[in-house]
Amino acid sequence: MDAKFKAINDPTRREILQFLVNGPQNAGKIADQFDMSKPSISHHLDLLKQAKLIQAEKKGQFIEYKLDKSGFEVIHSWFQSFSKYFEFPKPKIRIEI
Amino acid sequence: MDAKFKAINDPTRREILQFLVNGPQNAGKIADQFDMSKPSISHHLDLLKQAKLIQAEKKGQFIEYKLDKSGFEVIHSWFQSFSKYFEFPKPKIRIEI
DNA sequence: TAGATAATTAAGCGAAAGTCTAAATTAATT
DNA sequence: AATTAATTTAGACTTTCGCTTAATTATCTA
Repeated sequence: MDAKFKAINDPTRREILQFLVNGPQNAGKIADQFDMSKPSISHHLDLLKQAKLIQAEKKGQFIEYKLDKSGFEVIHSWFQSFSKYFEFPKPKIRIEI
Repeated sequence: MDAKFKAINDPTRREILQFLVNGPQNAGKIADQFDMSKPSISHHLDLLKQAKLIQAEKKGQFIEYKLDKSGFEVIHSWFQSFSKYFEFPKPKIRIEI
């Protein structure tokens, strides 16, 4: 739990997560998005991985990263525990007649 | 944005939020829940207030704190931006016939 | 197998965060 | 007006965080 909140606390790590919404990418392509050294990005990726917010898969010379649903669900359920207190905007639904 | 993620990063502050789900409480009552000095709790309350996750209202000698919907909604919408990638458990609905 | 490429690990440093005690502020009580 | 209670502010200490450069591991290619 702590690891997840720690992970999403950093703005660079949040940007990495947003970037991965577009699909999996290898570490180098992720690093290219940021004006920051590769070791720093590597460290951020490690923290995100520990938090189970991303998954790593080695593909030859490259390591591909993608979002990990499991970690997001844990945060989501923490968040839901406040719904007793106030409702959040619901997704809109449409019913066909 | 940063202030909100920072606020929910700390375990004590998350416990404070959970405690306030049961309803508003004054600073002293909140502090009683924790094995920590009152100044420390006061500092945590301040950070939560800056993040607009709680609101403070002075009531005579006491200061009453309660959850602030506005801050939660901002975090919630950040969270929703990942729904492109994967669906989160939807609230169940029931349709009367 | 030598050399280049992808990525991580290691070491070190300055800034930020969390905690405490002590002092100050504000409000109610007598 | 003095006293007590509730809470915050101030200052100091220790730990954690995020960043950099340098070194290391693993893989690919000529």
